[in-house]
Order: sequence, then C-alpha cells, then structure tokens
Amino acid sequence: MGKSACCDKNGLKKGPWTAEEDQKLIDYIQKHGHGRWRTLPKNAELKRCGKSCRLRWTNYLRPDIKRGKFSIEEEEAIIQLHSILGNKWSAIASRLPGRTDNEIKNFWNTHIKKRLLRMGIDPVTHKPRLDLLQLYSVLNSSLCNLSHQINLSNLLGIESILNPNLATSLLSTQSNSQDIIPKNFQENQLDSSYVQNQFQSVQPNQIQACIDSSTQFMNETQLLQANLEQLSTSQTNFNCQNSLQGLWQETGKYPNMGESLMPNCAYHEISNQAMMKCSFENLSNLGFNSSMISTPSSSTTPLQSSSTTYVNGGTEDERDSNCSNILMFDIPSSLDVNGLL
DNA sequence: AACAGGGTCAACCGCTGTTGC
DNA sequence: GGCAACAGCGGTTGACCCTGT
Repeated sequence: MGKSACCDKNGLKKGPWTAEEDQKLIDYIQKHGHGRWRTLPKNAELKRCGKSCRLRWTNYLRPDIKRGKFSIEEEEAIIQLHSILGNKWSAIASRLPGRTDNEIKNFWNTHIKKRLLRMGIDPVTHKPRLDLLQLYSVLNSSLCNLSHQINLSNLLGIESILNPNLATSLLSTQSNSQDIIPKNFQENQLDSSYVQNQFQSVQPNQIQACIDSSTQFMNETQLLQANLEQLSTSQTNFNCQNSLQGLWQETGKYPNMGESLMPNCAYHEISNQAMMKCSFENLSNLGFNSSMISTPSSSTTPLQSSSTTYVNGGTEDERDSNCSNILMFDIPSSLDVNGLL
C-alpha cells in the first residue's frame, strides 16, 4: 500500500553508505548548505534519494553529533523526557544536544526499555506494570478473605518508616471490605497452599474491587515518593535539570509522579516499585509461595545504612545494581527493624 | 572451528504535516 | 479548498558483531 519507496525509482542506491559517498555529501553541504534534499543528490553527484541523504546527514555526518555511549545523566534525562513526551524522539533529541532522534530511539529500545521491564516498570506508562499490579490486587483480594488471620499492619511493615498515610489508607480500604485487623503477627503465619486455594477462588467482582483499591494504593505511593525524597540526603545534579524544568514549565506536566514532587532528575518511579517490593517481600515473610510472588529483585539485600542512592556506575549490570540500591530503603539504626518485620 | 542466538544500530519504509501554487 | 512536492517523524528491518555452546 502507499507510494513506492523513493529509492526504487531511477535505480538509486540503497544500503550502507561508503566513505566516498559520505565525503561527497559532506563536501556538498559544506559548500552549499543543507536543505532542498530532493535536488541535493543530483547536484552532489550521489546516486541516492534525497531522503537517504538527509538521514545520513542528520543521523551520522552532522559535525555536532556526539558519538559514544550515553552517560547516566543522559539516560536519566531520556527516561524523564520520555515519561513526559512519550515516543516523540525528535522532541527528546532536541533537548539532548548532540544526540539524534534515531540514536535515542535505538538506545531506548535496546537498553532502557529492557531495563525498565526488568525492574517491573511499564516503559510506556512509566508506572509499575499492570500485570504486577493486578497480581498485587488479586493477592490483596485473597488477603481480604483471609483478613481474620492476617495482621495487615505487619504486612505494611514499612508504614511507620515511610508514610503512615499509606498504611492508614490501605487499612481503611481493608476495613471497608469488612476486614478485621488482628492483633499479633505470630498468629498470622499463612499456609501457602491455603492462600493458593483462596487465590483460585477469587471472583471477578472481587478483582475489580481490589483493582480500585490498588488505584488508591498508587495514589498513596506518590505521597510515599515525597517522603523518599526527604530521606535522600544527596541530590543528584544533572545537566538536564534546567532543560527539564523548562519543559515542565512549558507543558505544565510533571512526569506522572504527582504534583507534590519537586522536579529533578532522580528516577522517581523507582519508589512505586520499591513499594511493591516491600509489599511483596512482606508477603513472602507471611509465608506466600515465592513462585506466586514475583518481586522485581528477588534478592534480600540487607538494609543499607547510608542514604546516598546515586552511584555513577559504568556497566549495564552496575546500572541495574544501582537501581537495586535505589530500591533499598534507608532505615535509621535506632529503629528496631526486626520488630517491624 | 562452526554454528546459533541475541544485541546493536544504521538505514529504510510508510505515513503525516507543512508549504507553495 | 485542492493538489502536489517536500520535509520530517516513528516504526521496522536486516546486516553485522559478539558471546556461548
């Protein structure tokens, strides 16, 4: 369908450019400037279509192109810009000097997208993946049925550390479902096979009800993120910050984190996942079969004493590891963690 | 050494938006 | 307003490279 490719006409060349072709194009553009791409190939004695010449110039030959690996700052900027602009690669590229839309698009598809997926974040919405949320909802629903045996305040063990509102809200959600908050954690160890049976018996209307409560849960995580911000003692100073702030002012839109957040380039979405991780790990502590509970990072890294989260790692693995570090909550040593968990 | 599988990225394709007549 | 030419964008492809077996 549609018109035929321009290069099909007149036996124009396709495929990789040779050094000779590159030189011809560079020489011509240096002499005459770019533009009028349609007539450029003929004038430059190139057997290419204008489109191909434009692409070669803008994506590869342009003198102001910055080549090489993306820095962490650039990566953070891309993630943030993508959360605002979506797949508007040219708009994103215009805010990253020296990078082309094609380069950013490729980098997104080959690196960032996969990393976000690994972290349980939907690369389209920049929120925790719906399937994980639904899993949480279903588990939550199962917990509704089992509420006589579950100490939900223990389930939300991080509440007192991070955001009492979150737990309070969830608890009230639970009590709206006629839940009763039991008294003591020792009584509440779950038999995983029993939970699995409950899991299978969940009705669609129960699932919907709990998806609704999960929506509230997500809203509350935004408050949680604000608290996490306060916990962080080191603010990362990214080059993109001014650019992003300008963009936020232009669009009036913050990167889906909730208006209460201060704009900076820290990866706020982490907090959503961190919340899920905590919830899942607490579920694990309650005896859920690990095969039922997929945590973004299954390791049980010890709680960190430092609250600095930004590490300028180099390799892919290191960056993943850094993300994992960000997920770790900072627990003051004065707190009795064992008591909370 | 040979092969398979996966990752990367330059280049292409098809579509849409803009401009000029 | 309608049309054609052109520029630009985002999605996709395929050649190449690397790594593991």
